[in-house]
Order: sequence, then C-alpha cells, then structure tokens
Amino acid sequence: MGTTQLAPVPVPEPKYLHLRTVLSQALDSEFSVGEILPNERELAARFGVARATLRQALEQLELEGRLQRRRGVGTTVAPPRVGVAVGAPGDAWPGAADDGWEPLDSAPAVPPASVADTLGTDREEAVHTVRRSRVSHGQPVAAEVLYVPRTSVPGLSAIDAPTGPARARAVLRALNTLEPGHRENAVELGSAHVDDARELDRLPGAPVLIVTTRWVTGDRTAALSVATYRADTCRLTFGEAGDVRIHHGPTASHAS
Amino acid sequence: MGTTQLAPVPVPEPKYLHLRTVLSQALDSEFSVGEILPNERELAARFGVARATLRQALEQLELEGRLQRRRGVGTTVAPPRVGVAVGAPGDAWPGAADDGWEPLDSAPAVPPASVADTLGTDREEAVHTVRRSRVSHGQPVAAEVLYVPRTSVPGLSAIDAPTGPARARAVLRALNTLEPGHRENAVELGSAHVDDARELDRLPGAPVLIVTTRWVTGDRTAALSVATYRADTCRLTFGEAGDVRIHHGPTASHAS
DNA sequence: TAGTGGTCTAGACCACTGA
DNA sequence: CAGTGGTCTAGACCACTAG
Repeated sequence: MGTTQLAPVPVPEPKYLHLRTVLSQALDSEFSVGEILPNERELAARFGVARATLRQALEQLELEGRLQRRRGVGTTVAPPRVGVAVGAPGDAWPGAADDGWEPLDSAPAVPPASVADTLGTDREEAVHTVRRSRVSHGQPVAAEVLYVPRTSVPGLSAIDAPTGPARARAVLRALNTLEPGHRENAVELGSAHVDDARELDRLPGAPVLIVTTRWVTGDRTAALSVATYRADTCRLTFGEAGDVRIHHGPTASHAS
Repeated sequence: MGTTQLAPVPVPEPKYLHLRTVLSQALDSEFSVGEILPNERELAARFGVARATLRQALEQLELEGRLQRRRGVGTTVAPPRVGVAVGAPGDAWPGAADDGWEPLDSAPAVPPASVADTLGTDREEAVHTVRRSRVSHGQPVAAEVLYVPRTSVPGLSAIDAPTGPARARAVLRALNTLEPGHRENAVELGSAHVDDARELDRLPGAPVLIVTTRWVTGDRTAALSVATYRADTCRLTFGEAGDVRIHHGPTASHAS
C-alpha cells in the first residue's frame, strides 16, 4: 500500500470503457431520468469514435441499468432499477393472494428433460404448465412457466376444457390447498428467448435473470417455476422488503 | 391457438441468433466440456459470416454460461454453472466458520455515499471495509467489499497497525460476537470494474451478478456487503442447498 | 417518410498466451 | 514466436417508430 501511484497504466484503457465512464458521469450530472440522449451517430461523431465503439459503451450502460434503448425511438436515461421481491415468506405457494403475478394460460405438456428430472416425473410424462406474467410499476418485468406434476394436484384431472387464464387459476388454487413446504431459489444470467423477449418487450437475446424456484414438500418437488426477469430494469430482493434502494452511485459496483 | 403455423416469419431471425442456435446444438451433440472450439476466424468462414457476427453469437453463448473465451488461448466449452449458496441460514454473520470466503484486507475508509446512507453513517465518516474473495472449485467466483460501521464493533479501535488479512479477520471475529439479526439480499446485473475484473480473472466490463446483503439488528444496518459474482460461471442459490443442479438443457431458458 | 437503433461486413491492429 | 481473442474503423442496409 506504500507504492507510488502515478501512471500505472500498462494497459491503456480501451476506448469504449473510457467512453462508458465519461458517459456515466455525464448521465449523473447533465441528464435527468427519462431524458433522451443525442442519437448514436451524433454521439459517435462528438466523441470522435466509430459508431460501433460508441455502441459498446452504450451496451455497458444499458447492462448496468443506466440507459434504455428502443429502436425507432432513441436512447433514454433509465430510472433506478425497481426492487422486485422474490420468494417472500408470505406466499408459501405460488398464486397466493395478490402477489403481482397474473395467470395467463395453462395446459398439460411434456416439460424439458431437465425439468422432468427435478420433478421426478417420467421424461415423456405431461405435467401441468402454467404461464404467468408479472407486472411492476406498469411495466412487464417477468415471464414465468410453472411446472406442476399431476400427482401434486390429483383432484384436477376433471378440468380439461377451458385452456386459458381460468384453468391457470384452477391449478394455482389447487396448489394452495396443499400443506406448504419450503422454497429453494436459484438465480443465474441468461438471454431472452424469442417468446420471453416479446412478453418482456425486449429484443431476443436481451440479458435476463433466470430465477428457478423449487417448492419442496417432504422430500419431493411439488412444483417448479422458471421465471425470466428483465435484467436491465429489475433488482431482485430476497428475504424481506421489496423496494429498499441500495447503491446506485456514480458507478455500478463499489467505488475504491 | 387455432391459427395456421407454417412460415410465420415476418422477421427473418437475425443471423447471429440463428448462429447461436446452431452452435448451441453443436455444443450439445459434438463437443464435450473443456473441449476447444475452432478459432473465430475459421468458424466465421465456415458459417459464411463476418467475424463480428460470429462473435455476437459467441457472446450470447458465453452470457448463457455455455462457452468460455480466453484471449491468447481460445474458446472452450464451459462446464455447467456451479451452484453457489448465498445467504445460507447457517452464517448469521459474515465470516462464520469455513464459509468459502477468504479475508484479504481491511482498512478504515469513507464508503460511497449510497452505502453511507443505508448504513446510517455520515457521508464523510470512515467505516471498516473488509475485502474478501470467494473461491469455489478452485476458481475465484466472487469479490466482496464489506462495510462495517465503527459503532457495530466498538471494541475494535485498538487495532490499527496490521492492515491486512489479520485485521480483516479481527473485524469479522468482532462481528460474530454480536447478537445476530436477519439478512436482506438483493441481486442485480452489473459489469465488472477493473479491480473486480482482475480479481475474478475476467476482462473489465464482463457481466457480473451484484449481491448486496444487509445485516439488520433491530432497526439499524449493522453491516453491508457488496459482492460481485462471475455471471458466466455462477448460479446463485438462496434458501438452502448449494449445488442442486436444475435446468441446463439445450437452451438457456425454458423450451416450449 | 424521416429518423432511430439493430444488424452486418471486410478489413486492420492490439494484447495476451504458450510453445 | 505464431496464434488466439479483444478492440476499432467506416461504411452499408434493415426494422421499427412516430409524425
């Protein structure tokens, strides 16, 4: 810690990273939320770089939730990420009360092999699949597919006709009559598939946070949910409160 | 629903997304973990696209944790993401037992304003900062900065000299003598800064999962941690088990 | 229709790794 | 040193939005 610190730049920072920093500071000082930036061609010219390089910087800032870009419209300053509660202790089962999820559809279907394996069902066996959508602050933030083995909701076989929201609600209702167990969540980074992207109002390939939740009763998995959250607009909170805002300082991570 | 579904492709899929799918299938069928792919110039030629386009596809696959690229070396098939337990109920305080974190250093420092605000300290007030590193399966997976207000560990002022791992351990030991409260976690997407990147063996700008943890006793924040996890190699698990593997099927999210 | 961001190209050079 | 991925350029065209 007693070393001289003058110009320890053996690696001249890449242009796009420097640009990112410059733009980031400009966002803090000269722009306000929702404001629209100059277009990419002009920004590139203004900074004396190729458009591709400028776009690399913008990509970073979008990844960090500071910018929002929409084709045909422009680049705007994004509001701070919204805190989205995941796995709050209240909803022991999915679909409890008014938890922010809206049931869209439901149908029996054969799940992906990996899902079948964790559910403990046969790989060719159909399970109830429920599609839900989550909206927060007027914006769609997540799309979910919920897999429920038939054995988890035995009384449900009678309902076959009304594929749609009604059926989805029926599955959720049936789940909520069961004895609750505990939940296990996992979060990882992914990219939005075409259908998810459409539902989240993003382009395919956009970064998403994939939350897989396992509802466990005894030693078996009673239900499995795979939810994809918009990574640009969401901060997922676990354990308690849903909208305590931490850390949206000048830069994304900690400052030295 | 009942609509004909033949060639509903009003938007011909971008090349790089199609490429991503093709490569993804190739990874599933023709390559095994750790295997090295042909170099980018050859792949681009083989698929008849520009190198930049090929790289867009590779970026996606890297984002999904399917590939690992290292400059000067090549592109290899990544192993499945490792499950990393975050906020397991066991460690009520950070630094308990052998929790996978290695203390690196500690010093008093003025934290970023946003951190000071959640800690409830003055913006110019110095707090204990502890840097830790987390290793899993021999690879560094996370870098952390832990902020501990002086008032949380009053008996510690005596220790001033030995900046380094010893001091870090002292702060953690002091914390662990306190009455435990509860934890609040939040996860969001970010990009690695220069120092984090170096510690995680990634390039600056690489996508990371930023986990902020608040330790709350009563109504005040006793400690705050900002940890950046490698997004490419990690799957963060909450609540329980640390290495149950779910869903690493042909594609990242759910399949239809 | 004009203007935006998204995709794509064909090249060049650089930084890094390992033999 | 040769070979790899990372950065950067200067263009072109496309898909989309909104007036």
